[in-house]
Amino acid sequence: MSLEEEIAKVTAIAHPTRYRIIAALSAESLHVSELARRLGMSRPLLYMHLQRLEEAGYLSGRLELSPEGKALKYFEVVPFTFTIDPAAITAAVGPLEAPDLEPKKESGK
Amino acid sequence: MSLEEEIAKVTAIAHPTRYRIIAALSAESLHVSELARRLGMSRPLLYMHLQRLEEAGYLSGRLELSPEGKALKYFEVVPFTFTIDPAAITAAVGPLEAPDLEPKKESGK
DNA sequence: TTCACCTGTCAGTAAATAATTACACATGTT
DNA sequence: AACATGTGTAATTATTTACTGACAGGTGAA
Repeated sequence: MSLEEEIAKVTAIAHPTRYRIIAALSAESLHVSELARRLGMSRPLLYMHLQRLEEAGYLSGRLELSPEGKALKYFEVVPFTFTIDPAAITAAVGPLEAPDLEPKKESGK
Repeated sequence: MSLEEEIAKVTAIAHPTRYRIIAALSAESLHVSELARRLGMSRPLLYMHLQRLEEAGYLSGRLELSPEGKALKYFEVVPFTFTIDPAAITAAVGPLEAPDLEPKKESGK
C-alpha cells in the first residue's frame, strides 16, 4: 500500500462525526435519513461523510426498496482493522530518497 | 480515552509530512535543521508539524549543546502503537445518547 | 391534491490547516 | 566584521475541509 493510500485511509476515518457514524452503523445497518436523525445532523453533511467513508472502503451502501415501495439507502460497516506504529509508518513511507549529502564546505556540524 | 483525545491522536498523525517525519526519526534522532534538510522543507513548516506530533505524544524534543557549543534541538520518536477497527471506534465514541424516539404521528417507516 | 416521508446534488460560506516569508537573536569560524 | 549555521516566533496567505440552505425529484397515504 502506497503512502498516499495509507494517508487517505487514515484521514478518512480521523473525524469525530465519522467515528460516530462507524460506531452507529456497527450496531445496526441504517438508512441515511434515519442515521441523520440519530446523529442530529443535516443529510447533505451526512452524505459528505458517508461518501468519504465509502470511498475509503469503510462502508458499503445499497439502495433497497422498503415493503411500501420506498427507496431507502442503507449503509453498513465493512469489517476492517489496521495498526499504526512506527514500523507501519516506516513501511508506508518507504525508503526515503538519498539527499545528496555533499560536504558543502566544512560546516560547523 | 475520550473521543476527542482519540481523534486528536489520529488526526495528528494523519498527514504525509508527519508520516515522513516519524519514519525519518524512527531510523535516527535528528535536530530540526538537519531534518528539514533531509525532508526538503522549510524549518517553520517543519516546526509546525513537529509541535503537532509532540503535543500528541508521538515525539519528544530536547535541546542539547553540541561539542562546539551550539544548541541543537533533537527530536526522537516515543514508541507507540494502536489499532483502529470498529470495536475500538465504538469504544471511543461511547454510548450514543438516546434520541427521544417519539412516534411523531405514524411515519411511513 | 396535499402531506409526510425518502434520495440526491449544487452553490455558497465558514472554519480549520498548511505553508510561506520575514524577522530577532545566539555561537563559532574566517 | 562578515559569514555560515542554528533556534524560535509572528504575520500573512493559500488551500483544504466542513458545513448550511435551497433545490429537484420520487413514493404512498389521507
